[in-house]
Amino acid sequence: MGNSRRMCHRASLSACASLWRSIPCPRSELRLGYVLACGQSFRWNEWNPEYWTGVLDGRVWTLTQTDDHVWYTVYSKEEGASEEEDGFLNTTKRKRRQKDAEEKRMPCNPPKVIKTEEPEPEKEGRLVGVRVLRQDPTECLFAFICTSNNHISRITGMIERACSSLGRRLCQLDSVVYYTFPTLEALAAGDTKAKLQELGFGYRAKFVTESAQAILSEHGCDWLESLRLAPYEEARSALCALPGVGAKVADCVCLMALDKPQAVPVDTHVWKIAKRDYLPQLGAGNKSLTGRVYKEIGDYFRTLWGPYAGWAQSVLFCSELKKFQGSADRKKPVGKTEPQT
DNA sequence: ACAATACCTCGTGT
DNA sequence: AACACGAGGTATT
Repeated sequence: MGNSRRMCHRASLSACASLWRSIPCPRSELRLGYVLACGQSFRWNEWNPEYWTGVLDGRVWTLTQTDDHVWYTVYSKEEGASEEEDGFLNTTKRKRRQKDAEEKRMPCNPPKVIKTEEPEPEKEGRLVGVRVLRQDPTECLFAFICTSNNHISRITGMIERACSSLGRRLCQLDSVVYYTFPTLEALAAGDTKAKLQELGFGYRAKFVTESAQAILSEHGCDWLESLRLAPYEEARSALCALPGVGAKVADCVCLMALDKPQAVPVDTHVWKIAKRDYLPQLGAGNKSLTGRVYKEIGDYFRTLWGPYAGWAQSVLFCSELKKFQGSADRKKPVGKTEPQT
């Protein structure tokens, strides 16, 4: 096929300075490692230390940061890659889209938005720089449908395989091939359920395809994005009507894709923390995480932390996850791969 | 409303 | 080497 010049992950600001642009943003406002590798999204990888690469708005990006700037670079699509909808975008629209992507859709909240409150987790002095991503609603919804009764390492693999199988190829950097996240149409296709099952989705394959089909047939392809303008409770209950979407997944999508900073996803980690540190009475009688308890925890954090409770929850979760992963790392034996002769 | 169970899969740990 | 266990839950009884 076409002359595919081999591209590499860019991992140096100084080597090709003209390829990089920056946004003023101190580390105290945003730490890429906390935001991109704490279970909010599953498709960013730190292939080189401090350089994070992922797909955003149909392009491959690498991000890094210095003390007071976030730096980004965008890779061109490889020759011969199908241009799909780009075909009918005129130049103006295309430029606007590019500008929009670069300036407004960086994977962080506008740093100033969140200055108002001083939630408790921030006072503890650790995990400064956790932010909530503003993700694409489709990717966010279907990624989190995959998280139920699952663990992160498997979730990551599932999503990666789904993108390879159902997404559009963008380019290859070193040995890594990048794809877009599958469209609603691709997820709703007739043979998708079987494909996903082969890719190890288990019973979630059914949730994915049926949710995609329900959205397209009952609402339309722009519906998810339109929920950004709906009130929190309305968006939440609408999402909960989809197969495979319960309170927790709905709150994840509300918080991380639909501009609902008051949404507080209560997962096992947050539930554990809530019982241990905030609402010990919930632990008595080993009650399970019922709908009532779920709401009680969310309401408690909302009164404690105000309208950005969801962000504070992300800080909690990130801290718990770091601890969890840290202890797992310590337990992992080092260097037992090859017995020596 | 609440509790109990099954559910795909696949590291780990026993 | 077989087997149980649980992982950022949800749907069904």
